[in-house]
Amino acid sequence: MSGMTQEQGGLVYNVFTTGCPSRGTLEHVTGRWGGLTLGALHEGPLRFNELRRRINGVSEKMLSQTLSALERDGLVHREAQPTNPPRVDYELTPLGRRVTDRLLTLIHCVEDAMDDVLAAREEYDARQKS
Amino acid sequence: MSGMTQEQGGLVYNVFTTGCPSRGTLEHVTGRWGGLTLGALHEGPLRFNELRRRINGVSEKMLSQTLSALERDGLVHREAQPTNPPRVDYELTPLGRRVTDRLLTLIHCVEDAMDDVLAAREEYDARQKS
DNA sequence: CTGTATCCTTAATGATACTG
DNA sequence: CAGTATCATTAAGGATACAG
Repeated sequence: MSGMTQEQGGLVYNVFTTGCPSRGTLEHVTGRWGGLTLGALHEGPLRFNELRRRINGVSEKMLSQTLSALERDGLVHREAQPTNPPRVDYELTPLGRRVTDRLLTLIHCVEDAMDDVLAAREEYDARQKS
Repeated sequence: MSGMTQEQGGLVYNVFTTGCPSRGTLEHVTGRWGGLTLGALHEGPLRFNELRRRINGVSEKMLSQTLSALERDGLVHREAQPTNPPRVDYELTPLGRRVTDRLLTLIHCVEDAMDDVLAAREEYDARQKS
């Protein structure tokens, strides 16, 4: 398979290589809506429309698409009750929780850095004008 | 400013809110090329074309665009020698290193999970067929 | 070598309407 | 409620040429 190397009997995945499947999964996790979806589910299971309200700005279509990708990758579990009206709960799998923990650490790091980031932007923009 | 709350005298940024500037920075960090660029620079300073060769698949245009955004956010420092031919080195700032450390932890977590992810996909696809 | 500018193509997203 | 389908729009990306 492309983008992977063999090493001591185990397959080694490398996101830096085109064609490595890990690149796609990383994109699902860090994509515009993927990350926010995982973050929202970190606090506990949520229904479809609960998620929509939490993730400010996501459309039905994108949320549906995002959830499918995450479910297919084994990061999110989908539990559908066969009731009427239907009720569907989404929750993180153990694997999803591991990934999301790391993702949230990154997110919080970025949020904490924003004062510095905004200051850097002002300086950069000022330098460009001159 | 939109997307931020005030709390005990400090500004609180929240990527889950539309309009919060942290959302943009997170996208620079986790975007298709931003993450790979930061990851490549983690090992040390690199020149423009060295970066291009490292980041398999990136075009001149996207790399240039990505580097500008990261520089503006204060995550990457650009050092241009006024020689001919020109030589430009890019390296992480201390802030960029903090963010990149978290990002690489996430990336490695995803890479390590890929065997499970691929297995989950097969199961998902099999379930869809039936 | 290190980019910028342009054009063009494709992929992502959003709005809307509709189904079970 | 929980989606899917369709269409229109927009944004991202790639190829190429060229400038400093």
